[in-house]
Amino acid sequence: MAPTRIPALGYALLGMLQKPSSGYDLRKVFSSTSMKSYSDSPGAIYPALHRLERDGLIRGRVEQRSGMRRRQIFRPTPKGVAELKQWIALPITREDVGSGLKTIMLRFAFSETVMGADASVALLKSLDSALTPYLQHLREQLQAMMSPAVSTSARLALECGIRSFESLSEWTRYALATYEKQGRKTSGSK
Amino acid sequence: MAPTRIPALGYALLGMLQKPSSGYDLRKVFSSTSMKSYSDSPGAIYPALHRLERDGLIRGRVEQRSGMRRRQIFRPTPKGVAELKQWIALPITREDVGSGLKTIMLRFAFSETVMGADASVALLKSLDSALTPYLQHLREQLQAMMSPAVSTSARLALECGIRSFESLSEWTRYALATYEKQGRKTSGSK
DNA sequence: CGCCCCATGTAAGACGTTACATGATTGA
DNA sequence: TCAATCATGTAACGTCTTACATGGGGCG
Repeated sequence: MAPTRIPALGYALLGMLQKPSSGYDLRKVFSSTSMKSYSDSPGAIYPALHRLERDGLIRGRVEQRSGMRRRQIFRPTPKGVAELKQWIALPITREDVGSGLKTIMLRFAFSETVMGADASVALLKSLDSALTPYLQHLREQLQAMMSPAVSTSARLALECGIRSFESLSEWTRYALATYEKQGRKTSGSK
Repeated sequence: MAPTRIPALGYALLGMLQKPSSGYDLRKVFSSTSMKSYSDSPGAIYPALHRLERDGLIRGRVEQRSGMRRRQIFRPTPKGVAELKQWIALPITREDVGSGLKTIMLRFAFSETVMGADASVALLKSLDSALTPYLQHLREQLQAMMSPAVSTSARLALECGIRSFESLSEWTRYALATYEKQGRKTSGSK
């Protein structure tokens, strides 16, 4: 109910609950897949789930089958789904790109199941437009670092960042092409 | 003096203080360069500096030139330099790679000025060895995601990660080649 | 019976975010 | 003189980390 701002972990949980799960299930996903960047510790997960429930974004139901330990299965409420959609569809800014791709990729990963392929395509385009000026900014910085006063390793580190964003830019084109191919085969919805 | 664990921001500050600066200087660097991922807010920087000073890793001197506002210039103590070196030289593990390149690249960026080119090369090799098994792990996950039950966007998101690490792997080779070229021209120290 | 995995929780402490506060100096 | 920038700080708040705690159930 409270309009508290939701941290990244909250959205990650909300998104994963598209498939109803217990806190323990979610922890396992975080610790076993490439989502290790999110905490799999109970001290983070369980309070986060309770906050989401308090805010009316998810609801938990205790499951008590015989021969089964007590577990609480959470699933998103309509309000939770709406919040998730709104978060996914946010336009991507230069700042988002600078302060970590993790969140952006999480939004993209969820986009298709939550909102459909059109939203995924829109996100890709939004990302691509944010990427171009950011890359230019990085290249300008590199120019400024070409002085011999700057160590080779510092310059190389920046070059690493540039390459990584160039690779990301290529990926967006690849991803868009993938959707285009798919769109021709299935319905070109809307 | 206290053996408190130092957060990433602390090391970032410690490293930048290779060039003695005030808190305000550091804030400007964080807000104007590609290090925006670190907080440029006074509520983060100043307490962090005071913690480092309390632990004896840096020392501040108040500068009071006429026609100048009062500013406090910090510089690392020998103990601070030792701590920084130790942090930079830590071997890179699979876990480090999984939980964000940011820290690793920061260590690399500092490595040359703090410890010399040999340390930079060692870091690159360490990174490369950690990268190979991690990439394999990601590729295995991709195989598992090839089922049609998984959305295209989720799969593409993982592919993005894989590509980014492949690009990183290429960069390590490029960086090593750069140092090799440099080594032939200058002293091949050690 | 003892041990390990399932499953959930809590408490203490550290850190970052946001917002506010203070003063001195430069420039219009 | 008024505004903007320089430069430092502090207080409240929320969240994450680390560590500990609890209990049921399967298994040897």
